[in-house]
Amino acid sequence: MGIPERKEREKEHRREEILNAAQRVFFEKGLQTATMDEIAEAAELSKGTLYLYYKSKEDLYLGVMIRGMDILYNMFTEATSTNEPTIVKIKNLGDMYYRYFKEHRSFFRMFYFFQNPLFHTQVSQEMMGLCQAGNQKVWKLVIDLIQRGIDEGDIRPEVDPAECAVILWSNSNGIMMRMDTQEEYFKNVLGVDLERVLQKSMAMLFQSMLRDPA
Amino acid sequence: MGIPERKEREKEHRREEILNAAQRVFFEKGLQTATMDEIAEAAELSKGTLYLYYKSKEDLYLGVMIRGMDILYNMFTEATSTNEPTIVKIKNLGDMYYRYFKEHRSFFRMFYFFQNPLFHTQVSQEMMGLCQAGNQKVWKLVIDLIQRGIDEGDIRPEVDPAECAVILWSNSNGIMMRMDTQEEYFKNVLGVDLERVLQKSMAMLFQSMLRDPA
DNA sequence: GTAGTAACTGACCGCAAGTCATTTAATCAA
DNA sequence: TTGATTAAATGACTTGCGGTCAGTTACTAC
Repeated sequence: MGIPERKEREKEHRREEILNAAQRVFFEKGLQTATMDEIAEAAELSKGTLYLYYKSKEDLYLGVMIRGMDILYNMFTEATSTNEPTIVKIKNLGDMYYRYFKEHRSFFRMFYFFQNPLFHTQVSQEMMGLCQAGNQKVWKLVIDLIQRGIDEGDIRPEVDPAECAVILWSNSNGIMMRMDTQEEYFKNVLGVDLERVLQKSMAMLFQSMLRDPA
Repeated sequence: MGIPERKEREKEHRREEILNAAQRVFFEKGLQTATMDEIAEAAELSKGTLYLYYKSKEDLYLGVMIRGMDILYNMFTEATSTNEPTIVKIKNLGDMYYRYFKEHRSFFRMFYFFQNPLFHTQVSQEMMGLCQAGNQKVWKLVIDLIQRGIDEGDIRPEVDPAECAVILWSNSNGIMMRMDTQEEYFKNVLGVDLERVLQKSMAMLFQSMLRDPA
């Protein structure tokens, strides 16, 4: 009985094709400006068909965003599978997030919307669950690594690894969001180079977490 | 000839009344969900009239947001007009921003949208200019205070005041945004109390900036 | 009282999200 | 092979909202 299996595969394939089309359109136009008709045309399907696979435009958007989360997770995994000391790996994570910001800007921007409280109301429970799962995987990776840094004695033992992860992430994310939207403004009006700010602030935070100043 | 002056006052008054109505509706519904018809009804005017005073829904939104900036600026001014030492005032600014977050949550949320890069394209040049002016006033206040802290010798002289301001702001803003949307999630899944995280991270950053550990 | 002007109105337009009756294609049973 | 059944896909249609503008009302000046 290979037919139901084949059908299942084809359905999955179509879901992916729709996501490919959506990704192209969303990257070019953003959530607000992109239209379902455009995505349908890019997918060479009718608009109605899109709704057989995704409940709403926002769900489709989250589907693309989850791809972005997976890419980030894979980059983080790569950054931490070297033979370097744990403390260096933690530093690598920070650098890798910045690389993600530079190389996958469109995905990075999608994370904005996830932070908008009103966005959440327009999204299905299922997609929301998938997002949180993807999110959690990344957090766990970072927190576990910091815990290891504590166990190995490089990081001060009174540091809470989850709190530490949140601090590092909030700081770098906050600065990168500014880079994305207002880099020129900060340069011209305040005379601030945000890339330097990112480096400095991360160094300051690392400093406070390390046992020995290095 | 008091008639043109009176007309001008009435026009200004109407602008304010429209803003009052828009504020009520935007606070309740958010930018996306609120409709111009709702705002018109709240203002007891027809929809067309709104467009005689504001160019678009987004412009009206920014008009409300500027009120929020003014409130923040006044709170910051208040926090820095005490007789305490400069270094304490800087700390007060951080506390005041958190108070703003707690007491003026709806205004705080409006700042989100300003960070959305695609939002900017839908907004008139005039409003944008007003926003940047309001924004700049706040930055100037913070940066000047940090400069004073350097001059008085409490803050390490190699610190760049503008960079320092950006770091403090990015960090606290990033954490408060998380508080706003995902406080429960962080508590339950990661076991992290974001209020503690805010306090700790600010303490860490202050520490790195001070000449003497205090 | 009337001409002229500024303020205001709401029916209307265009566009886009989402729906659903209908059509098309694939599978199966006889 | 063919007719019945089910699944997949379609696109015309509904609904709702941002924005417009021809027409109305209210006020001012002469």
